[in-house]
Amino acid sequence: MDGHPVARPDDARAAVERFSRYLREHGLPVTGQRLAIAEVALGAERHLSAEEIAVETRARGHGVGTATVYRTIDVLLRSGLLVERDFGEGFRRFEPARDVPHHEHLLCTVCGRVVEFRDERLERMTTLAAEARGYARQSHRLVIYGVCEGCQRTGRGRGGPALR
Amino acid sequence: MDGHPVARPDDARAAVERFSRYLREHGLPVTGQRLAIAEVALGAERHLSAEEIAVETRARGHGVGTATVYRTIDVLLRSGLLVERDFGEGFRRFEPARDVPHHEHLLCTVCGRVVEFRDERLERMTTLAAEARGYARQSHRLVIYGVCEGCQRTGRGRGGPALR
DNA sequence: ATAAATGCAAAGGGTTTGCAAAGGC
DNA sequence: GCCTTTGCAAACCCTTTGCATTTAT
Repeated sequence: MDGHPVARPDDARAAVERFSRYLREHGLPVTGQRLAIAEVALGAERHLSAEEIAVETRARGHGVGTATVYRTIDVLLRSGLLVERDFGEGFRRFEPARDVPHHEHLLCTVCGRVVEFRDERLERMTTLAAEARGYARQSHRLVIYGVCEGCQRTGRGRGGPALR
Repeated sequence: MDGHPVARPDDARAAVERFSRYLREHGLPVTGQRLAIAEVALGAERHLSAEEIAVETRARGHGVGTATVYRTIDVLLRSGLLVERDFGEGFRRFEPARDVPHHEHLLCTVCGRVVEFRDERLERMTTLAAEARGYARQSHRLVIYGVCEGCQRTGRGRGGPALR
Protein backbone atom coordinates (compact mmCIF):
# COMPACT_ATOMS: atom_id res chain seq x y z
CA MET A 1 0.00 0.00 0.00
CA ASP A 2 2.41 2.65 1.13
CA GLY A 3 5.60 1.64 -0.50
CA HIS A 4 8.79 0.00 0.27
CA PRO A 5 9.19 -3.60 1.00
CA VAL A 6 12.53 -3.98 2.66
CA ALA A 7 13.06 -4.93 6.29
CA ARG A 8 14.86 -7.70 8.04
CA PRO A 9 18.16 -6.60 6.54
CA ASP A 10 20.02 -9.25 8.52
CA ASP A 11 17.85 -12.11 7.26
CA ALA A 12 18.04 -10.72 3.77
CA ARG A 13 21.79 -10.50 3.86
CA ALA A 14 22.07 -14.05 5.11
CA ALA A 15 19.71 -15.26 2.39
CA VAL A 16 21.68 -13.51 -0.32
CA GLU A 17 24.77 -15.12 1.14
CA ARG A 18 23.14 -18.52 0.84
CA PHE A 19 22.13 -17.75 -2.74
CA SER A 20 25.68 -16.77 -3.53
CA ARG A 21 26.88 -20.06 -2.15
CA TYR A 22 24.21 -21.90 -4.14
CA LEU A 23 25.42 -20.29 -7.34
CA ARG A 24 29.05 -21.10 -6.66
CA GLU A 25 28.31 -24.68 -5.69
CA HIS A 26 26.42 -25.14 -8.92
CA GLY A 27 29.09 -23.56 -11.10
CA LEU A 28 26.78 -20.67 -12.00
CA PRO A 29 28.18 -17.18 -12.47
CA VAL A 30 27.66 -14.88 -9.53
CA THR A 31 26.68 -11.63 -11.21
CA GLY A 32 25.83 -8.24 -9.83
CA GLN A 33 22.34 -8.42 -11.28
CA ARG A 34 21.63 -11.75 -9.65
CA LEU A 35 22.72 -10.52 -6.27
CA ALA A 36 20.80 -7.28 -6.62
CA ILE A 37 17.62 -9.13 -7.58
CA ALA A 38 18.13 -11.70 -4.84
CA GLU A 39 18.57 -8.93 -2.29
CA VAL A 40 15.18 -7.49 -3.19
CA ALA A 41 13.33 -10.78 -3.59
CA LEU A 42 14.77 -12.48 -0.53
CA GLY A 43 14.53 -9.37 1.64
CA ALA A 44 10.93 -8.59 0.82
CA GLU A 45 8.41 -8.67 3.57
CA ARG A 46 5.47 -8.36 1.22
CA HIS A 47 4.58 -10.81 -1.53
CA LEU A 48 6.12 -9.14 -4.55
CA SER A 49 5.30 -9.62 -8.19
CA ALA A 50 8.02 -9.99 -10.80
CA GLU A 51 7.56 -6.42 -11.88
CA GLU A 52 7.69 -5.10 -8.36
CA ILE A 53 10.98 -6.90 -7.91
CA ALA A 54 12.27 -5.33 -11.11
CA VAL A 55 11.16 -1.83 -10.16
CA GLU A 56 12.58 -2.05 -6.65
CA THR A 57 15.89 -3.44 -7.91
CA ARG A 58 16.20 -0.55 -10.35
CA ALA A 59 15.17 1.91 -7.65
CA ARG A 60 18.19 0.72 -5.70
CA GLY A 61 20.40 1.68 -8.59
CA HIS A 62 20.87 -1.64 -10.35
CA GLY A 63 19.77 -1.60 -13.95
CA VAL A 64 18.26 -4.98 -14.75
CA GLY A 65 16.33 -6.13 -17.78
CA THR A 66 12.95 -7.77 -17.39
CA ALA A 67 14.18 -11.04 -18.84
CA THR A 68 17.00 -11.15 -16.33
CA VAL A 69 14.57 -10.64 -13.49
CA TYR A 70 12.46 -13.56 -14.62
CA ARG A 71 15.49 -15.75 -15.26
CA THR A 72 16.94 -14.95 -11.86
CA ILE A 73 13.60 -15.64 -10.20
CA ASP A 74 13.76 -19.07 -11.87
CA VAL A 75 17.16 -19.71 -10.36
CA LEU A 76 15.98 -18.49 -6.98
CA LEU A 77 13.01 -20.84 -7.14
CA ARG A 78 15.24 -23.74 -8.08
CA SER A 79 17.54 -22.90 -5.19
CA GLY A 80 14.60 -23.23 -2.87
CA LEU A 81 15.26 -19.84 -1.31
CA LEU A 82 12.22 -18.30 -2.95
CA VAL A 83 8.73 -19.71 -3.36
CA GLU A 84 5.95 -18.65 -5.69
CA ARG A 85 2.34 -17.98 -4.88
CA ASP A 86 -0.76 -17.55 -6.98
CA PHE A 87 -3.55 -15.51 -5.49
CA GLY A 88 -5.62 -15.63 -8.65
CA GLU A 89 -4.60 -12.17 -9.79
CA GLY A 90 -3.36 -13.28 -13.17
CA PHE A 91 0.31 -13.13 -12.24
CA ARG A 92 2.63 -14.73 -9.72
CA ARG A 93 3.92 -13.35 -6.47
CA PHE A 94 7.03 -14.43 -4.65
CA GLU A 95 8.13 -14.69 -1.08
CA PRO A 96 11.38 -15.68 0.60
CA ALA A 97 11.30 -19.27 1.79
CA ARG A 98 11.74 -18.96 5.49
CA ASP A 99 11.99 -22.11 7.56
CA VAL A 100 8.21 -22.19 7.77
CA PRO A 101 7.10 -25.53 6.29
CA HIS A 102 3.74 -24.56 4.92
CA HIS A 103 1.25 -21.85 5.63
CA GLU A 104 -2.07 -20.57 4.41
CA HIS A 105 -2.87 -17.13 3.12
CA LEU A 106 -5.51 -14.68 4.18
CA LEU A 107 -5.99 -11.89 1.66
CA CYS A 108 -7.79 -8.61 2.26
CA THR A 109 -9.93 -7.91 -0.77
CA VAL A 110 -9.90 -4.19 -0.04
CA CYS A 111 -6.28 -3.29 0.61
CA GLY A 112 -4.53 -6.44 -0.56
CA ARG A 113 -2.83 -7.08 2.77
CA VAL A 114 -1.75 -10.69 3.14
CA VAL A 115 -1.57 -12.50 6.45
CA GLU A 116 0.03 -15.91 6.71
CA PHE A 117 -0.83 -18.54 9.23
CA ARG A 118 -0.17 -22.13 9.90
CA ASP A 119 -2.87 -24.60 10.82
CA GLU A 120 -1.84 -28.20 11.10
CA ARG A 121 -5.33 -29.40 11.75
CA LEU A 122 -6.51 -27.83 8.54
CA GLU A 123 -3.59 -29.38 6.74
CA ARG A 124 -4.37 -32.81 8.11
CA MET A 125 -7.94 -32.39 6.96
CA THR A 126 -6.83 -31.87 3.38
CA THR A 127 -4.87 -35.10 3.55
CA LEU A 128 -7.86 -36.97 4.92
CA ALA A 129 -10.19 -35.44 2.36
CA ALA A 130 -7.88 -36.56 -0.43
CA GLU A 131 -7.41 -40.08 0.93
CA ALA A 132 -11.12 -40.51 1.45
CA ARG A 133 -11.47 -40.11 -2.30
CA GLY A 134 -8.61 -42.36 -3.26
CA TYR A 135 -6.12 -39.59 -3.89
CA ALA A 136 -2.54 -39.56 -2.70
CA ARG A 137 -2.16 -35.99 -1.52
CA GLN A 138 0.82 -34.03 -2.76
CA SER A 139 0.08 -30.46 -1.77
CA HIS A 140 -2.66 -27.96 -1.45
CA ARG A 141 -3.36 -24.32 -1.97
CA LEU A 142 -5.66 -22.32 0.22
CA VAL A 143 -6.42 -18.64 0.04
CA ILE A 144 -9.08 -17.12 2.24
CA TYR A 145 -10.55 -13.84 1.03
CA GLY A 146 -11.94 -11.34 3.48
CA VAL A 147 -11.73 -7.81 4.82
CA CYS A 148 -9.01 -6.98 7.33
CA GLU A 149 -9.58 -5.19 10.59
CA GLY A 150 -8.41 -1.80 9.38
CA CYS A 151 -10.52 -1.87 6.24
CA GLN A 152 -13.58 -2.93 8.22
CA ARG A 153 -13.22 0.21 10.32
CA THR A 154 -12.61 2.62 7.48
CA GLY A 155 -15.33 0.77 5.62
CA ARG A 156 -13.98 1.54 2.18
CA GLY A 157 -15.61 -0.02 -0.86
CA ARG A 158 -14.92 -3.67 -1.20
CA GLY A 159 -13.34 -5.03 -4.35
CA GLY A 160 -15.04 -8.36 -4.71
CA PRO A 161 -12.91 -11.43 -4.19
CA ALA A 162 -11.15 -12.70 -7.25
CA LEU A 163 -11.86 -16.32 -8.00
CA ARG A 164 -13.30 -18.82 -5.66
CA MET B 1 -8.95 -36.84 -21.54
CA ASP B 2 -11.17 -38.62 -24.01
CA GLY B 3 -13.32 -35.92 -25.42
CA HIS B 4 -16.81 -34.80 -25.19
CA PRO B 5 -18.24 -32.97 -22.29
CA VAL B 6 -21.95 -33.07 -22.66
CA ALA B 7 -24.30 -35.01 -20.42
CA ARG B 8 -27.28 -34.10 -18.32
CA PRO B 9 -29.14 -32.76 -21.34
CA ASP B 10 -32.18 -32.07 -19.18
CA ASP B 11 -30.29 -29.97 -16.66
CA ALA B 12 -28.49 -28.21 -19.48
CA ARG B 13 -31.70 -27.40 -21.28
CA ALA B 14 -33.23 -26.02 -18.10
CA ALA B 15 -30.15 -23.92 -17.45
CA VAL B 16 -30.19 -22.49 -20.95
CA GLU B 17 -33.83 -21.71 -20.40
CA ARG B 18 -32.96 -19.80 -17.26
CA PHE B 19 -30.22 -17.94 -19.10
CA SER B 20 -32.68 -17.02 -21.78
CA ARG B 21 -35.01 -15.65 -19.18
CA TYR B 22 -32.15 -13.76 -17.54
CA LEU B 23 -31.31 -12.08 -20.83
CA ARG B 24 -34.89 -11.10 -21.51
CA GLU B 25 -35.43 -9.80 -18.01
CA HIS B 26 -32.36 -7.65 -18.36
CA GLY B 27 -33.25 -6.33 -21.76
CA LEU B 28 -30.31 -8.10 -23.38
CA PRO B 29 -30.61 -9.56 -26.86
CA VAL B 30 -31.11 -13.30 -26.96
CA THR B 31 -28.84 -14.34 -29.78
CA GLY B 32 -28.12 -17.69 -31.33
CA GLN B 33 -24.48 -17.47 -30.34
CA ARG B 34 -25.29 -16.77 -26.73
CA LEU B 35 -27.62 -19.72 -26.51
CA ALA B 36 -25.17 -22.01 -28.27
CA ILE B 37 -22.36 -20.99 -25.93
CA ALA B 38 -24.62 -21.26 -22.89
CA GLU B 39 -25.67 -24.73 -23.96
CA VAL B 40 -22.08 -25.88 -23.98
CA ALA B 41 -20.95 -24.03 -20.87
CA LEU B 42 -23.98 -24.83 -18.76
CA GLY B 43 -24.20 -28.41 -19.96
CA ALA B 44 -20.58 -29.28 -19.33
CA GLU B 45 -19.78 -31.94 -16.85
CA ARG B 46 -16.08 -31.20 -16.89
CA HIS B 47 -14.48 -27.91 -15.94
CA LEU B 48 -14.01 -26.32 -19.34
CA SER B 49 -11.65 -23.56 -20.36
CA ALA B 50 -12.78 -20.67 -22.54
CA GLU B 51 -11.16 -22.21 -25.55
CA GLU B 52 -12.71 -25.61 -24.92
CA ILE B 53 -16.10 -23.92 -24.81
CA ALA B 54 -15.34 -22.19 -28.11
CA VAL B 55 -14.14 -25.38 -29.80
CA GLU B 56 -17.09 -27.42 -28.60
CA THR B 57 -19.59 -24.76 -29.63
CA ARG B 58 -18.11 -24.68 -33.12
CA ALA B 59 -18.05 -28.47 -33.22
CA ARG B 60 -21.78 -28.36 -32.73
CA GLY B 61 -22.12 -26.26 -35.82
CA HIS B 62 -22.31 -22.77 -34.35
CA GLY B 63 -19.64 -20.45 -35.64
CA VAL B 64 -18.63 -18.15 -32.81
CA GLY B 65 -15.74 -15.74 -32.52
CA THR B 66 -13.37 -15.93 -29.59
CA ALA B 67 -14.37 -12.49 -28.37
CA THR B 68 -18.00 -13.49 -28.32
CA VAL B 69 -17.20 -16.54 -26.25
CA TYR B 70 -15.43 -14.43 -23.65
CA ARG B 71 -18.13 -11.80 -23.65
CA THR B 72 -20.85 -14.39 -23.28
CA ILE B 73 -18.95 -16.07 -20.46
CA ASP B 74 -18.97 -12.68 -18.73
CA VAL B 75 -22.72 -12.46 -19.05
CA LEU B 76 -23.10 -16.03 -17.83
CA LEU B 77 -20.97 -15.25 -14.80
CA ARG B 78 -23.00 -12.14 -14.05
CA SER B 79 -26.18 -14.17 -14.33
CA GLY B 80 -24.83 -16.46 -11.65
CA LEU B 81 -25.51 -19.53 -13.77
CA LEU B 82 -21.81 -20.12 -14.37
CA VAL B 83 -18.93 -19.90 -11.92
CA GLU B 84 -15.25 -19.60 -12.61
CA ARG B 85 -12.40 -21.60 -11.13
CA ASP B 86 -8.68 -21.14 -11.07
CA PHE B 87 -6.58 -24.25 -10.66
CA GLY B 88 -3.35 -22.39 -11.14
CA GLU B 89 -2.95 -23.44 -14.76
CA GLY B 90 -2.62 -19.93 -16.07
CA PHE B 91 -6.15 -19.73 -17.38
CA ARG B 92 -9.68 -19.98 -16.02
CA ARG B 93 -12.06 -22.88 -16.09
CA PHE B 94 -15.80 -22.71 -15.78
CA GLU B 95 -18.52 -24.88 -14.37
CA PRO B 96 -22.29 -24.60 -14.28
CA ALA B 97 -23.53 -23.27 -10.96
CA ARG B 98 -25.60 -26.11 -9.64
CA ASP B 99 -27.45 -25.64 -6.39
CA VAL B 100 -24.36 -26.79 -4.54
CA PRO B 101 -23.42 -23.95 -2.18
CA HIS B 102 -19.68 -24.38 -2.09
CA HIS B 103 -17.28 -27.20 -2.65
CA GLU B 104 -13.59 -27.90 -2.70
CA HIS B 105 -11.55 -29.30 -5.55
CA LEU B 106 -9.22 -32.24 -5.64
CA LEU B 107 -7.04 -32.25 -8.74
CA CYS B 108 -5.04 -35.19 -10.08
CA THR B 109 -1.66 -33.88 -11.15
CA VAL B 110 -1.22 -36.78 -13.56
CA CYS B 111 -4.44 -37.00 -15.55
CA GLY B 112 -6.11 -33.74 -14.55
CA ARG B 113 -9.21 -35.41 -13.20
CA VAL B 114 -11.12 -33.14 -10.83
CA VAL B 115 -13.18 -34.38 -7.92
CA GLU B 116 -15.41 -32.05 -6.00
CA PHE B 117 -16.40 -32.46 -2.42
CA ARG B 118 -18.05 -30.54 0.31
CA ASP B 119 -16.68 -30.30 3.81
CA GLU B 120 -18.49 -28.00 6.16
CA ARG B 121 -16.04 -28.51 8.96
CA LEU B 122 -13.22 -27.39 6.74
CA GLU B 123 -15.28 -24.42 5.67
CA ARG B 124 -16.00 -23.45 9.24
CA MET B 125 -12.30 -23.64 9.98
CA THR B 126 -11.53 -21.08 7.32
CA THR B 127 -14.03 -18.72 8.91
CA LEU B 128 -12.50 -19.22 12.33
CA ALA B 129 -8.99 -18.81 10.97
CA ALA B 130 -9.98 -15.52 9.37
CA GLU B 131 -11.79 -14.20 12.42
CA ALA B 132 -8.93 -15.13 14.70
CA ARG B 133 -6.85 -12.67 12.70
CA GLY B 134 -9.41 -9.91 12.60
CA TYR B 135 -10.64 -10.65 9.08
CA ALA B 136 -14.27 -10.77 8.03
CA ARG B 137 -14.30 -13.82 5.79
CA GLN B 138 -15.87 -13.48 2.37
CA SER B 139 -14.86 -16.63 0.56
CA HIS B 140 -12.05 -19.05 0.12
CA ARG B 141 -10.37 -21.09 -2.51
CA LEU B 142 -8.95 -24.51 -1.87
CA VAL B 143 -7.39 -26.87 -4.35
CA ILE B 144 -5.76 -30.08 -3.18
CA TYR B 145 -3.24 -31.59 -5.56
CA GLY B 146 -2.60 -35.30 -5.59
CA VAL B 147 -2.63 -38.50 -7.63
CA CYS B 148 -5.92 -40.24 -8.22
CA GLU B 149 -6.51 -43.92 -7.68
CA GLY B 150 -6.24 -44.90 -11.32
CA CYS B 151 -3.01 -43.03 -11.88
CA GLN B 152 -1.49 -44.51 -8.75
CA ARG B 153 -2.07 -47.98 -10.19
CA THR B 154 -0.77 -47.28 -13.67
CA GLY B 155 2.04 -45.33 -12.01
CA ARG B 156 2.56 -42.96 -14.88
CA GLY B 157 4.96 -40.04 -14.53
CA ARG B 158 3.70 -37.29 -12.36
CA GLY B 159 3.53 -33.74 -13.60
CA GLY B 160 4.35 -31.78 -10.51
CA PRO B 161 1.63 -29.66 -9.00
CA ALA B 162 1.43 -26.14 -10.30
CA LEU B 163 1.68 -23.53 -7.60
CA ARG B 164 1.24 -24.05 -3.93
C1' DA C 1 39.39 -18.88 -23.79
C1' DT C 2 35.04 -20.72 -22.74
C1' DA C 3 30.69 -21.15 -21.37
C1' DA C 4 27.15 -18.63 -19.41
C1' DA C 5 24.40 -14.36 -18.40
C1' DT C 6 22.67 -10.06 -20.07
C1' DG C 7 19.57 -6.89 -22.67
C1' DC C 8 16.74 -5.88 -26.16
C1' DA C 9 13.08 -6.80 -28.88
C1' DA C 10 10.13 -10.06 -30.72
C1' DA C 11 7.10 -13.96 -29.76
C1' DG C 12 3.97 -16.41 -26.92
C1' DG C 13 -0.54 -17.66 -24.44
C1' DG C 14 -4.79 -16.13 -22.43
C1' DT C 15 -7.79 -12.37 -22.53
C1' DT C 16 -9.71 -7.75 -23.79
C1' DT C 17 -10.89 -3.98 -26.82
C1' DG C 18 -11.95 -0.84 -31.09
C1' DC C 19 -14.68 -0.57 -34.73
C1' DA C 20 -17.45 -1.62 -38.88
C1' DA C 21 -21.00 -4.83 -40.10
C1' DA C 22 -24.93 -7.70 -38.67
C1' DG C 23 -28.91 -8.52 -36.03
C1' DG C 24 -32.31 -8.34 -31.93
C1' DC C 25 -35.81 -5.46 -30.12
C1' DG D 1 -34.65 2.35 -36.86
C1' DC D 2 -32.10 2.21 -32.55
C1' DC D 3 -29.04 0.06 -29.80
C1' DT D 4 -26.59 -4.09 -28.74
C1' DT D 5 -23.93 -7.90 -30.30
C1' DT D 6 -20.81 -9.93 -33.43
C1' DG D 7 -16.36 -10.84 -35.63
C1' DC D 8 -12.01 -9.68 -36.91
C1' DA D 9 -7.74 -7.96 -35.87
C1' DA D 10 -5.01 -5.35 -33.04
C1' DA D 11 -3.85 -4.47 -28.33
C1' DC D 12 -3.05 -6.06 -23.74
C1' DC D 13 -0.69 -8.22 -19.72
C1' DC D 14 2.54 -11.37 -17.89
C1' DT D 15 6.05 -14.27 -19.23
C1' DT D 16 9.40 -16.63 -22.31
C1' DT D 17 12.66 -16.87 -26.10
C1' DG D 18 16.25 -15.69 -29.91
C1' DC D 19 20.33 -13.65 -30.63
C1' DA D 20 24.27 -10.61 -30.54
C1' DT D 21 27.04 -8.77 -26.84
C1' DT D 22 29.09 -8.66 -22.36
C1' DT D 23 30.94 -10.98 -18.42
C1' DA D 24 32.29 -14.44 -14.81
C1' DT D 25 35.28 -18.18 -14.35
